Formats: sequence, C-alpha cells, structure tokens
Amino acid sequence: MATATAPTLARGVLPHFEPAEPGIKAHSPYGLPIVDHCTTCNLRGANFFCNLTATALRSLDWVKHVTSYPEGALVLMEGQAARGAYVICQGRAKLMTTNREGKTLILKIAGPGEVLGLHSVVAGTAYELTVETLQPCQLAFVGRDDLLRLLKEHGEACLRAAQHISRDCQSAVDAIRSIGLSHSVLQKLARLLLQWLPEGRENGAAVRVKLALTHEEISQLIGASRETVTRTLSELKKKQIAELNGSTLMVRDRSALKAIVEG
Amino acid sequence: MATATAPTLARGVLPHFEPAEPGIKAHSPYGLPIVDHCTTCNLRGANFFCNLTATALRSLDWVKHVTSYPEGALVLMEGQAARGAYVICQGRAKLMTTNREGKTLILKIAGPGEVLGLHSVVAGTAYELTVETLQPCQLAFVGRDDLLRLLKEHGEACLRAAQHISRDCQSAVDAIRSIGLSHSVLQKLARLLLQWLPEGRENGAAVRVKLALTHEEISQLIGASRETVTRTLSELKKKQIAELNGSTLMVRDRSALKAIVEG
DNA sequence: AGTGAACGGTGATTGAGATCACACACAGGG
DNA sequence: CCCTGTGTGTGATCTCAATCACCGTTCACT
Repeated sequence: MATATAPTLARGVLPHFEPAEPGIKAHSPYGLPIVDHCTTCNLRGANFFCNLTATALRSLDWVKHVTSYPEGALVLMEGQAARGAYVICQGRAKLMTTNREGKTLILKIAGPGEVLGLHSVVAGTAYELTVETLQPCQLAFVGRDDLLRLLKEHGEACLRAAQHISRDCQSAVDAIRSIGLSHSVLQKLARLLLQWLPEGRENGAAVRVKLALTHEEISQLIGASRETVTRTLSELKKKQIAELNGSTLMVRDRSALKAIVEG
Repeated sequence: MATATAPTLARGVLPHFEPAEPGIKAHSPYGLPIVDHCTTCNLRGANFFCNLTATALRSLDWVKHVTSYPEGALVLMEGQAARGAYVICQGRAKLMTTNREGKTLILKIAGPGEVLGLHSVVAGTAYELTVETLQPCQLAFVGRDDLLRLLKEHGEACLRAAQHISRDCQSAVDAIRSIGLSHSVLQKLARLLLQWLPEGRENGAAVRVKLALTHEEISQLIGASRETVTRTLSELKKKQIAELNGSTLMVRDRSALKAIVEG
C-alpha cells in the first residue's frame, strides 16, 4: 500500500536517543544543542508548556526523557494507544491525518513549546494524528501515567495543560474554517501565506520568510492537489503578488493577498 | 447582508431566564423541567462536566446560573469576548462558524453534559464558534472569573475541564477528517448517517432514529449545498439504503452505508 | 380563507479543480 | 560520470457538485 502518494510514511520510526552522559554535549545527535534539564533550560518561552513554577518544573524534570529525532521521523502515529506526550524543545513537526487511499491532510505545523499527543493522553484515547518531524527535533517525552500524576498533583500544570489543549482546539477550528469555508484554492493559499508572514510591517516592502515545505505539503495543508498549488503559485508570481523559490517565500504585495482572502 | 442563506442569524438572542423562585417548577419556561441545584440534579451522567465530588459540586452550584432558552436562540456568538461557559443540562445545540458571505459550517451538535465556550475561557480568547439551540434548552452558565477560580481551587474540576476540552479537540479533528478527506458528498453523508445510528444491532433490521435537522443543516454539517443533499438523500432512498422523512431517519442497509464510507 | 416563510424536490448549466500524462531541473550516490 | 529519486512546471480532459431557477407542500399566523 506504500504508493508514491504517501512516501513520507515509508521513512520509518527512529529509535529514541538519550545523550550518553549528561555532561557531554559535543556528540549530540543530528547537530542539536542538547538541553538536559528543564530547570536550566534557556529555550523556554512564555507560552511553553514547561513554563512552570520551580516545584512543578522539578517534577516534570524528574519524569521526562529527552529524545532526539532526525528529519522525517514519525514521532507518533494515528491509532496508537496514547503512551504519553511530547513537548517540542527544538525543531518543527507536522501534525497530519491520512485516509485509507493515502490522501493526507496536514492540520498544523507545530514548533517549540507545543505539546504533541497531550489531549489524547488526557482523554485516555488513541492518538488521532500522526506527527512527523520536518527538521531534526529535540522532544521531551513524558509517559502517560507520569503525566497524569503530574497534572493531578500540580494544579498549575493542569491548568497549563488545559490552556494548551484549548489552543489546539482553536487551531483545529481554524483549520476547519480554512478548509470548509473557503471558495477557492487561491483563497486558501493566500490565507496560508499570510499566516506565515511575521506580524507588523504593513508597508509595501517585500517580505521574505524561510520555510521548507514542498508544494505537495502545501497542498496537504489546504486540501488541494499538488498541481493546483503549483499553478496557483505561478499565478501569484505572474501577478507580482508573491513568489516561492526553494524555501524562501517572498511576498511583494501583502494587501493583494488580504484582498484575495476577503473574497 | 442578512441574505436568505443565513436566516437563522436573524432569530436573535433571547435574554437569560431565571426561574422566579426555586421551589416553583410548574411555570418553567419552554416546558422544561427545572433543575435548580447541581447537587440534587438527576440528569447528571458519567461524562458530564458536573460529575464532580461533593465539595467541588457545591462550589459549582454556588457560582452557576441556570438559564433557559427557546429553540433557535443564539447562546453565544463567534467573536464575542468569552464571558463564561455554559453547561448543557437539557436540550441540544449546534456549534457553527460562518464566513462573511453567510456560508455556514456546523462543527458539531452538542447535547446534555457538554460544555460550551470552555476552551475560549481557559485560553482567554474570544469565542470562535456560534452556538444556536436546536430545541428548548436549559443551560448552566458559569462566569469567566468564577470558572477560572473553580479550576484553580479544585484540581479535580480542572482535570475534568481538560478532558472536556480534549474531547472537543477530537470532535474537531473528526470534522476535519470528514470534510477534508472525503471524496464525495455521498461519502460524507453516509458517514454522517452512520454517526447518528445507535451502536450495536448490526443485523439487517431497519433502524429508526429521531433527529430534527433540515436538509440545509445537514448540508452545513458536511460542507455541501442544500440541493446536493436533497439529491443524494433521494439517491439513497432509491437504492433502498436509507430514508429521511421529516425527523425520522430510517436506515435499511447499514452495511451499504459502511461500504460507501470505506470508499 | 389567505398570505408568507420555510422546506423539499428537480432540471439545466457551468466551472473549478482533480486527475492523468508528460518533460525538465537538480541533488546525491554509486 | 551516469542513474535514480524527488520536486516542479504545464497541457489536456473530465467529473462532481455548486449555482440558478423554478414549483409544490406544509405550517403558522392574522
């Protein structure tokens, strides 16, 4: 069943890596700087799951396992019993679902600070999405039982978990709106490009963004075929609105994109 | 802009009702049996948000307001600041989102025990869905601040909230799968009809289900046009697979529906 | 009884996008 | 160096479902 339409599934699951010894960071896998302890982690941001008080953070530190994955690794798969959650420390991953014909839909690209599989663990159900890394990633794994105990013992962590799940809900609803309420592929694509742009800088200057997604992946993000994405992108290029070369997106006319989205 | 395609929005918001006096239940609005106190509520089921220990339940009882709504009432609207959450005690409501052309998508039909607006309150954002009652409903309203305090003080309630939000996530993802990964309207419709069937009774006997949804609403549930839904339903009737008369759905051949869903 | 709204049923037309089928560029690896 | 795989660009075709335009029915309300 591994047809050419779902090549990513064939890349396989990589085993979890643990740094051999906490002190030695020179030989970190996949060239990632290793973070051993949540308490001393300097990657942590305000919206991170792991932005907790010292007490809760020590508990988290105690039960988590840091794991590294190369690009293209399947972290978890749709249908598996939820064995635990993964906090993304570094790197990005795509959350996707696939039907039996191999057609894939990407719901979201998740980045540092986001948690994978959290709501499946909390609800006690199977994972409902497949997660594949887009880059070498460092993830902190917390097993199901440890996680639930953590949430019960630290009300703060539980509230933060609820907030994270809420945000997942919102991005899911956004995806529904984008896929279900748009008129054309052009509209969906324009909306996507605008999402990728950093905030601010409304003025006319062209904006460049780095992102490494193939046309195929873009088509899976907006629910269209690869060919239509290619065609629509070249249409935008012809109209001098936006241009995608390799991994560089250049938006020349942001307001034109907005006009397209408005319908 | 209130075109004929969005007539439901014109029905307006009804004011909240409070039963005039706790003891008097004869004059309950809209013919609903009134439930005054969560602690003595006999409607409560295992998966209900309000299935809590006595302590937490008393706190909930203290801060909640019971409100009744007629059919077609807008409980909350997309874009409003999240003023609080509503627990559905009785009745059913549709969760929907609308684009500026008036095209509507229904994400889910929520019933007793489910919570409306919870994840918006937890995340501190605006409501992202509009909720309209399908029947006379009794809802328990809990204001934002009260709710957040409740979640902070009762770890149990917080965990339960997280579970509810998780389930919302899952149904959102299910909706995405249904809308984004189906080949045809026929497939989406078959999936929907199967969802409505009660579990069990695999055998050949025809199954009858009561549900009061118009073709228009069904079309909004699966992201299709009203006409195509009508046509597809009559196709199913012609093939002796399923039949929808008024509010009664009769499925004659469940396995044929399954075959359609499998693709 | 009469009126209007909401709902359901059907035909005709049309267009957006899926699909198929190539051709080309480019990278990495033997 | 060739060879292979992966990603991209483009034409030709075809199909499903949206859309428009009606009509009949039912039901609530005056």
